[in-house]
Amino acid sequence: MIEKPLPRCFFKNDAARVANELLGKILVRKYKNSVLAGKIVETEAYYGADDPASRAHKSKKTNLSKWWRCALPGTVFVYMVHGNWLLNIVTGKINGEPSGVLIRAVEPLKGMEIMMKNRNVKEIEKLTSGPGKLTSAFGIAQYHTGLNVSEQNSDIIVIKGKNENIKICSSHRIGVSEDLPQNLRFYLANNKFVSKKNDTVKH
DNA sequence: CATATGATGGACT
DNA sequence: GTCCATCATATGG
Repeated sequence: MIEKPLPRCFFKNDAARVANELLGKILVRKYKNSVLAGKIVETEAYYGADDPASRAHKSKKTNLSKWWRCALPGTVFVYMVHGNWLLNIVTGKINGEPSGVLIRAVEPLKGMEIMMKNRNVKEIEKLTSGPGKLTSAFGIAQYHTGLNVSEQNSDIIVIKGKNENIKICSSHRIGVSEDLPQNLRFYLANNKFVSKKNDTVKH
């Protein structure tokens, strides 16, 4: 039996706040007759029309921003970049513009054998230590767009983690050519599944 | 149809 | 650290 997912209101706040609060939570993927699970250890916040790094920035002539504005908090969207699927969750609107959280890395908890098969690697620290790696390990692809992680019957949900003291670090976002001035990447200190550890700023 | 572009990953020095 | 294969999109001919 799988635990109840986090409620939709958890995702209704500002992306940076949700990105912080998601650290230590558990990403659960119902995969065929198995369950894959991982602790979220690295996230990034993204905004809409005014965020130059966002796929929904006003300079991009995509219909993503239109779709995004209509999506409920907790809705999954999966985007292809550099041949990798990236997992995102819709969060609250700021001044009418959408925001979202990118899940960049998780720590494998359950179903490691299946993840190793999906990724074709044996080293556990290489399974999910990056945004493209975790989607591959969890078998997540674009057809999951539109699911909601706060709905019990969804194939991808997020549940609360165990109570533990976590130390959160932040930095600039990774791999973007034009970032916003604030730190919008958040990750757990001293966790080997975090993809990169440069520009560390401890809280 | 051709080509450019990334919220990347992996191989290599 | 550097180099490049990757592939869904977007855009131009």
